[in-house]
Amino acid sequence: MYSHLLSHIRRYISLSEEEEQILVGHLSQKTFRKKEHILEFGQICQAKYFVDKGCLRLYMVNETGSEQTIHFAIEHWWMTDYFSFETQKPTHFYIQAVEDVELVVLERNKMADLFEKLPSVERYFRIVAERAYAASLMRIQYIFTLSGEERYRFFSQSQPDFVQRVPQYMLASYLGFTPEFLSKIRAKKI
Amino acid sequence: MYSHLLSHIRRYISLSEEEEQILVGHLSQKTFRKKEHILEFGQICQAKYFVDKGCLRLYMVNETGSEQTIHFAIEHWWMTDYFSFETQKPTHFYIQAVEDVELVVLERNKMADLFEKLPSVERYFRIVAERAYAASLMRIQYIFTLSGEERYRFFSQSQPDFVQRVPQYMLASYLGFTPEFLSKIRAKKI
DNA sequence: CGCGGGTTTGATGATGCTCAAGCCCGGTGG
DNA sequence: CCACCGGGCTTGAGCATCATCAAACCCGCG
Repeated sequence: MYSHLLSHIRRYISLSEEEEQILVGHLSQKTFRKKEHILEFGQICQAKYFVDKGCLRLYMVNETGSEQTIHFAIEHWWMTDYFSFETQKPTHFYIQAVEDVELVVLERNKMADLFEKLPSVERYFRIVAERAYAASLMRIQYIFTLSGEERYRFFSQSQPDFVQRVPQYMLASYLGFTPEFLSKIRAKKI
Repeated sequence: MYSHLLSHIRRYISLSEEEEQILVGHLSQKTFRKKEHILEFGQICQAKYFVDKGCLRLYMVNETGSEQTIHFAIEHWWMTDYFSFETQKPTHFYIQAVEDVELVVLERNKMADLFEKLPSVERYFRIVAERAYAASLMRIQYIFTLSGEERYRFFSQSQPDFVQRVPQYMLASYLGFTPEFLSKIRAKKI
């Protein structure tokens, strides 16, 4: 049931059988259909979501009305709007199911109690956040040192299966260029 | 002595007088002169650094031999290479003093004991990491939706004092363009 | 006082955007 | 089962943004 999450957690901390039960008691599950929204602009983010199956994306709509995909979360990644979650202010983002998804949900109002009982789970989330931050800095690195085309080739080489899973317009905006440009890159590939 | 750090910590968690003493017992201080390196390529990062006074930058050298500034840390920001720190693998980065700096140092080998004694300090670092991650995603957002010139104007408006403190070539690479281009933007301003 | 790192300025050209038109294909209703 | 949407993808022309290279300049520091 929660086996993927538990094995992910075991990579960073160790919990006894009973502790795992306590943890599981603080979790719940949800599913969403493709294109459904988990979080919408103006709402206050109340949970962290662990992707058990499927794919989520975090995006925002800019002044010109076009969608900017900021982040994807596939299996075994956490997704939330950390800013809204932490400050309890309305979010500027949308979180949407790219495919049908099965999520493990940790509600904010259960977090304090969970961390009280299991401080090592807070360590797990500290490490997850630090790694996500490190990955994000690497991404900025790639954005600045590689051209759009290089970025696409690098990304599709390191995630060959993933580039097939998402619509081109989402991938293009995630990589920082237009769908038209991605189309031209792919055409050249021949 | 550690007053800036302590008041920063108090924004997120509360510690008793004695707990603050325990915390301080796990910290140390270091100063570096402008242009000195705190961390260099190939080393393994062994500490987190809190900037008490001055300015640090995290940068890397890309294949063409030019420096890419990835991040700055000014007063009351933490700086480390989270990836090297966490995995204990050699870093790809450099951390350098942009100005003379006074740092508060938390050594990795004192961290486990500290978090054992004061779990709420681990909460503080979780929140710091989550906020840093959120800020990093916002930065990616700006990189993609604003042009280079817009990015500079936005940044210098939100950090008017800071843009004066760092050499232009560092700021340019932080913002994702060349020093020549920054020079031209500034010339236009008249 | 001269050296050298950093900045300025200008010419040229690549990268990737915008806009517009056409196409492809999967889903929906008749 | 077919017709017809309509969203997403493709293709092309023209253009804005910004990089590259080179030369001159400025100024703080030894």
